[in-house]
Amino acid sequence: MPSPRFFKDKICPVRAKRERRKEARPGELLEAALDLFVDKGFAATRSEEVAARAGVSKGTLFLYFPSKEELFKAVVVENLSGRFSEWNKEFEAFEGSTSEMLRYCMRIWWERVGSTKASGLTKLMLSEGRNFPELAEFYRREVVHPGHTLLRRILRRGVDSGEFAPIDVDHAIYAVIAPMIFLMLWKHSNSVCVDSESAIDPATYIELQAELVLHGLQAAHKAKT
Amino acid sequence: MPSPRFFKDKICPVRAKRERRKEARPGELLEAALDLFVDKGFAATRSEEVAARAGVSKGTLFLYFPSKEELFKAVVVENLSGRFSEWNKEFEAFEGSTSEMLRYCMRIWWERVGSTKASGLTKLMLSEGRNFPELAEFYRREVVHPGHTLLRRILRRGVDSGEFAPIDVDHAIYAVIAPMIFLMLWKHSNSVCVDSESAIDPATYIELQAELVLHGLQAAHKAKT
Amino acid sequence: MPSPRFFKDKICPVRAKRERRKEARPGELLEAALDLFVDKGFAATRSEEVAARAGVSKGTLFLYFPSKEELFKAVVVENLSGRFSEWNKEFEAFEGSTSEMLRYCMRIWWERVGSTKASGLTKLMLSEGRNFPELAEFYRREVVHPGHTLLRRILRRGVDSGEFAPIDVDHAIYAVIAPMIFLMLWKHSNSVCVDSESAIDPATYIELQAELVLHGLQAAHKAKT
Amino acid sequence: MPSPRFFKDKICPVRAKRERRKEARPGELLEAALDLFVDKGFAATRSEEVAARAGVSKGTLFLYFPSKEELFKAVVVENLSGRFSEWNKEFEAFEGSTSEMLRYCMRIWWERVGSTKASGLTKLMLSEGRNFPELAEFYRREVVHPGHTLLRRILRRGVDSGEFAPIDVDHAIYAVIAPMIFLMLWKHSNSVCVDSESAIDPATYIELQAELVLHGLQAAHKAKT
DNA sequence: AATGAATGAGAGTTCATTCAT
DNA sequence: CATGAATGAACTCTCATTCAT
Repeated sequence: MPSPRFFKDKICPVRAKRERRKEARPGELLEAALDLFVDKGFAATRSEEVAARAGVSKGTLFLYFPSKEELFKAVVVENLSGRFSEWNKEFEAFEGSTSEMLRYCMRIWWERVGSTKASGLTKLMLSEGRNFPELAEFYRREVVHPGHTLLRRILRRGVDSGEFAPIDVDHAIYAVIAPMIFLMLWKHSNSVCVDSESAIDPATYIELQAELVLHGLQAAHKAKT
Repeated sequence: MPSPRFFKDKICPVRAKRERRKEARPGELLEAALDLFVDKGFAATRSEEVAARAGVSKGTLFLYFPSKEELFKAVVVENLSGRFSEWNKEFEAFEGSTSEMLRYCMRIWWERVGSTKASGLTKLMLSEGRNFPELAEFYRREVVHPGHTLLRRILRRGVDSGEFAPIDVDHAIYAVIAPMIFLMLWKHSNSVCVDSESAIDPATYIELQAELVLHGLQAAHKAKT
Repeated sequence: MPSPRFFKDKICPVRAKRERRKEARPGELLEAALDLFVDKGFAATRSEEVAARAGVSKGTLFLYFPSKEELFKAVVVENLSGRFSEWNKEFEAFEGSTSEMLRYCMRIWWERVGSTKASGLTKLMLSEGRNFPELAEFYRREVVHPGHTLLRRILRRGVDSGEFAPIDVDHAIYAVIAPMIFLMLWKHSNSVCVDSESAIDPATYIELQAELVLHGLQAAHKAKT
Repeated sequence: MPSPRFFKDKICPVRAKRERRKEARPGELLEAALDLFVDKGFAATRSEEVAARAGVSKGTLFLYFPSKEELFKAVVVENLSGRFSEWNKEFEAFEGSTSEMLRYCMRIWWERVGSTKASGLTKLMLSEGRNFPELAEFYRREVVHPGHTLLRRILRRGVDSGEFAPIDVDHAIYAVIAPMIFLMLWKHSNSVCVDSESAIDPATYIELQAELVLHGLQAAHKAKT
């Protein structure tokens, strides 16, 4: 007697033990969702699969998150936007030259975000944002905007201190962001635009780009003086 | 959850009824498909919508293309892979230094592909390739591979002529491709990772990156000599 | 540039030459339709395929027959019902014992119908009749009824002449028909209910069944006398 | 042309809304499917209709069976192939002459299969097998082959015991099967090849054919001795 | 709180039939 | 007359979400 979904791609709970701690549920769901969203994209991830990977039933997922979109937002908050206050503090407390600050910023971005699954969320928004305008708007508000604000603050610090040239900060932001976005895409799309293996070493790439940007920011300064 | 459907434009054929345009149809369909695929992605584009935008009914689309996947492949051939033979010839006939050749290559890539809708196909493959393995394979075979081959030929020319350092050509390819891929993503995802408008001027960016790459290729050379 | 149906199962006209005689068209269509209906069934036969096999276009088919159902009816008339008047005459003119007549009847039925493609129409009606009530009704009226009438006449002749027992003619009809229907099914469904090849020789089977039936009709007679 | 759809009964679920009947569902669906497949054939039965007759929605059907074809296979297993093991045992335990065994075999075949809806599946395969090769292959493997094997065993028993002539058992099988197939078609196609009602009494027909077959099997024996 | 059976709108694809040429 | 491009209703199957248990 065939039970439901007997013949389909097996979706079976991962957690064997009954050790489900109630409080841990949302976290487990968020983790499962992150994995799957990053792996398959938003539209292509089935909510049942998220639930199964978290070791709960479909119904439970909707108990904690009212919809797939809200689940996604929660994943974004958990992995990206929720961490800005910590980062902001870190940079407010930073002592040292703004050049070091920027270098440090790019380096730890790679360590804490770029090299983790969380960076897949950015790739996901780039890919599917158009099809889910509400998510795109949320992401812009909660991630893009705070991120830009943080960077803008750093750059302005450098300009104000005379370390950087008096550039248009809003434009300069992209010189910093571009290589990071590129790296993420590289990481999450290997199979499509790469023929041979490992043509880029991310850490080296980041250092290089940091130098390049700083060179630019300072060169501009010197040129003007 | 409001499905992607929710936001879609209303679907209504544009043209008069039962107009016979056998010659023109495939082209019109391919154009409509390109527009929609680039705008919404492969999965989120409904075939009926493609048909409607081309001014025909759902059935007519399947008269010309046996499936959505084949339609996509045809779009790729029409806009990307079908043009490699022309490009290859152009570069075989190129006279001048390899540096000029590479600079020219990046420049016209932006003019003829990067700045057009066709570049959206690359973004699409980066986004959805994992969910449509057959399309990904097709794209790799028909676009990525020929593209890499063309670039590899150019780089090798420079190495052989002594103009470039004797670098690992297969790796160097990515130094050229990376900024182009980034630009495309930039272009097709404006709304997601950009706060203010047009912070990057593509043409300038390309020139800059070209210089950067050439500098690297030559610097390496000089360092060794 | 893909032309219509380029990728699909090729359906291409059979007749190469331009020797299409206008008057012959309907006949060619009927022949093609008979072939395909018998081979694939009514529902599963595509009208375009019928047209192609007859060497004309889809449109032409509908010029001669207003619908697929009417085409089928025409095929039935051409191959079965239209031939009853001839058969009736033949039997009216028959001289000899009714036993010989019946034997002859079954034998030539096999030769002229059972062993030809036309018998596939009967199998088709048995199979799909329920799904096409109008066709079933037509077939009953035009084929089953005349056939039964002819047989009834023969049987009654035997009863009247005292050659057969005074049986219920209406029931006895089925003793004659049953083996013929079975043979047809045998012929048209080999692949499904037969494991090894050619387990039945139709001609022999018919003779045998004829003897059996006659034996029964006469035995009943003798038993009563 | 009025398509088959035209004649279909209106589709409306019977049961109350959202009733949970996990245990009972598969059985109810199989029964509904059997009814409809037998009534309309495989191709002409719409899955939504099967669901509706079982009192559930379209989606629920696909919760239990992954496709229409798998549903059909399950119906075949449930009603035919799944019962062979029981039948095989019954015949292994049979005590008595092989003649009695064969007579018994044909008789209970009629009682348990021929006279039930299940026999419609055989008619269906005869009709539509060509259009659904995978189903035909399944049916051959799961029903035709085991059935032939069972019969072959019985016949060989008779030959080995000297009760039957040393005939070619593989051919003789068809002498037994033929009348059963005919009866099934008769039953499921009444409206098409029958003018008046109930001209055949199945039980009597089976007994008659059994005698006929046994007569043949034994006569051949005597003739040789 | 948790489950998972049930729902139903919606997607890709087919094909009898129409009708402009 | 003949063509074949075009139509659109119908079909199978999917999956986010609901809700009885």
